[in-house]
Amino acid sequence: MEIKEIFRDKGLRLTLQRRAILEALQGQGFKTALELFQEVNRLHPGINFSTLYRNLELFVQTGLICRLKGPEGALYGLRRISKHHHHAVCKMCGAAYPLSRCPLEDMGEELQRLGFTVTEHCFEVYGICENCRDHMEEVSRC
Amino acid sequence: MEIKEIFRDKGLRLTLQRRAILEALQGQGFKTALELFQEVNRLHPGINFSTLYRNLELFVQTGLICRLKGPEGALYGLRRISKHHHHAVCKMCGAAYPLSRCPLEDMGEELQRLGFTVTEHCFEVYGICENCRDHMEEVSRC
DNA sequence: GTATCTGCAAAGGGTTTGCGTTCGA
DNA sequence: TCGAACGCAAACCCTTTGCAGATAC
Repeated sequence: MEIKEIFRDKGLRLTLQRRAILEALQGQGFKTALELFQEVNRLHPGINFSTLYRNLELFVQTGLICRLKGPEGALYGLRRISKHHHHAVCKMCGAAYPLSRCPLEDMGEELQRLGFTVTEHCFEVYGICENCRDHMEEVSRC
Repeated sequence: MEIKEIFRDKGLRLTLQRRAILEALQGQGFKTALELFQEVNRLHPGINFSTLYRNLELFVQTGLICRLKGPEGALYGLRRISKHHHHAVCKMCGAAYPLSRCPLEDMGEELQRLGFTVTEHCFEVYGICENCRDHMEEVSRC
């Protein structure tokens, strides 16, 4: 079990709540804290928002999940790729497609010319994925 | 007067409060709502947060200013370039340097291959500008 | 004169924190 | 056993809203 080992290595406890949160994060979709709260509580009623937020923060720090700042708030999803990357996120189903390049790769020269030292950056793309677009067309045919 | 005309064209009134907010936005720095609130009230005591937020929203819609979602919250600054662009923002002084390219220009092919239709995107770079870095070095010499 | 805009006060959404209790290792 | 993690409640920050009065045009 990989998760179990990650937790043990860091001296973290694998509680019922943490299992439930990780379970709710399965799948390729990115979800809001509210969606995760509802999903987690469907599986294990009684889990608190504070527990959810504390653990999401922990999982981000641990590198288990990614947090995106979408147009309508934070989104959380499993981190499947260990190297630095960005996402194209579907606004309908939450699916996140990793992008192959980081825009900073191409902007080093321009930023250097400006004398600008980068400490942080964000790049995310939002829209409609192929599946959802096809489904929309089906619906609109009715 | 350019502003006056823009306002007249849209049927908007050029109130004392709006003048003060636009005045506080002068300069190349991007500022938080709180910083603008303080600046505006230094110039004209009594201006309310609701007035500030309502007008910032209005100015964004009108295209007079840009709103960025920085790591520590929203930032507002004059929109000097009418075409679509992104910024490198200094975390110390707020100065925003427009970047010459939009990363989406290079990603069209990849996104098309995914069948992904883009509706929104964000790209911002944060760090330290040349001036502030030089100043930091001075300070650290003491 | 009148629709637009303001200040006020209150509510809203999303997230965080302190504290006493519970539970995993 | 005992410190890490939990639930609860309350606070927090930033932003938005409804309304009655003020003001630009």
